[in-house]
Amino acid sequence: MTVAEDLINELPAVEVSVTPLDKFREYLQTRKKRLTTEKTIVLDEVFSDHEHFAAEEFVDRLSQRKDQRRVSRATIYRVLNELEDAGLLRKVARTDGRDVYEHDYGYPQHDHLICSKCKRLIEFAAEDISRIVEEVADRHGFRTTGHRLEVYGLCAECSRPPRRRNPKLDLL
Amino acid sequence: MTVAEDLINELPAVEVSVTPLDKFREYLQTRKKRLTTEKTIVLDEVFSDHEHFAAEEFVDRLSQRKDQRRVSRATIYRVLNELEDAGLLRKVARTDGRDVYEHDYGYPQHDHLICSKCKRLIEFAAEDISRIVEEVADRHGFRTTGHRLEVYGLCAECSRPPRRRNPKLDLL
DNA sequence: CTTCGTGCAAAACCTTTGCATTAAA
DNA sequence: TTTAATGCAAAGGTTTTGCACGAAG
Repeated sequence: MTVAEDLINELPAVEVSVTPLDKFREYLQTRKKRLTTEKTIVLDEVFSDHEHFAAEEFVDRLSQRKDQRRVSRATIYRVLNELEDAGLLRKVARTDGRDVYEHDYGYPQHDHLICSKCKRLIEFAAEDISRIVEEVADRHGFRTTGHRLEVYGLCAECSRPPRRRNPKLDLL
Repeated sequence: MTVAEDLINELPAVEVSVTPLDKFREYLQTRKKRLTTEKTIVLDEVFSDHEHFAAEEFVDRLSQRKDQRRVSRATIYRVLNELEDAGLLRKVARTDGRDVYEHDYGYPQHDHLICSKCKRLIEFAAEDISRIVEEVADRHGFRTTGHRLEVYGLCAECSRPPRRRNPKLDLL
């Protein structure tokens, strides 16, 4: 085994130094698309923090600005589509009539528990699910590119009964 | 084992004689809602055949009619929501910006393979998935009411390479 | 310079709603 | 006769698009 192979085997299955920006650049280059200021602003905003978000939240945040970092609604939607295409984002749900995105870079496959009451999204990793999905797909000659599993119900907090003060009342 | 128990074990887990109309009637009565001609027309159309459909398809089909069986767009949407509420329909996906419904009565839990090319929906039953979902939910103190699993990719037909005539060309 | 991207405003869509009218129960 | 339901048209909301202008390669 060479030193290089040895190194590769030691590393976790994540490409350490390739940032979202790097990946986006690569995507853009292969399509003769350009890396503009606006795209950079949206990218920064997307990967600065927000786990889950809807396009309109970015519109609120970015298209109101008075300074040089303003981006229009149309461009936000266009860039978001590009980022999805580039594999940096994916749609995970639809809440209140809006598509909800999440980061899809360097993330292991995972799915969501969606609380019907507080709308919270709880992530969980389930390799078992992916395995079963592949088995089923194989059986149908279906070539998968990915999946989305949404589990509906009430989160722990929202399903906890109120009135913890007087335990006896819980019997009613 | 009694004769009754024996019979139950033989029967499939479906309530045989309760029709969608019966179930809808029951739902309506408990809410002081009315069973109108329009609701009946939509119900008939929904359960006459169509496995998967979007609301707009029904609009095309029902709101164009010149006879007595015409139903307006608004009513179609309202009835569809009622049927979902009543547990007779459920949304299973979103295609081309439209919510896709399917029958949800007497059906065992199942999920879908969705072909990105031809948009076909292929159903599959996977008890394993439901089991894993419950395990995960339990671990998070999450109380589930259901789930939706969409698997994306290409169906057998759409992923079959074209040009079967000249096998040698396939090597290109 | 040439081509791609941005902003704006308007359009497209699906879905919901207010209101006057009609029809169940 | 009381109250819910329908149809219409319009509104609501998100997402997309045509076009003229501006910027990147």
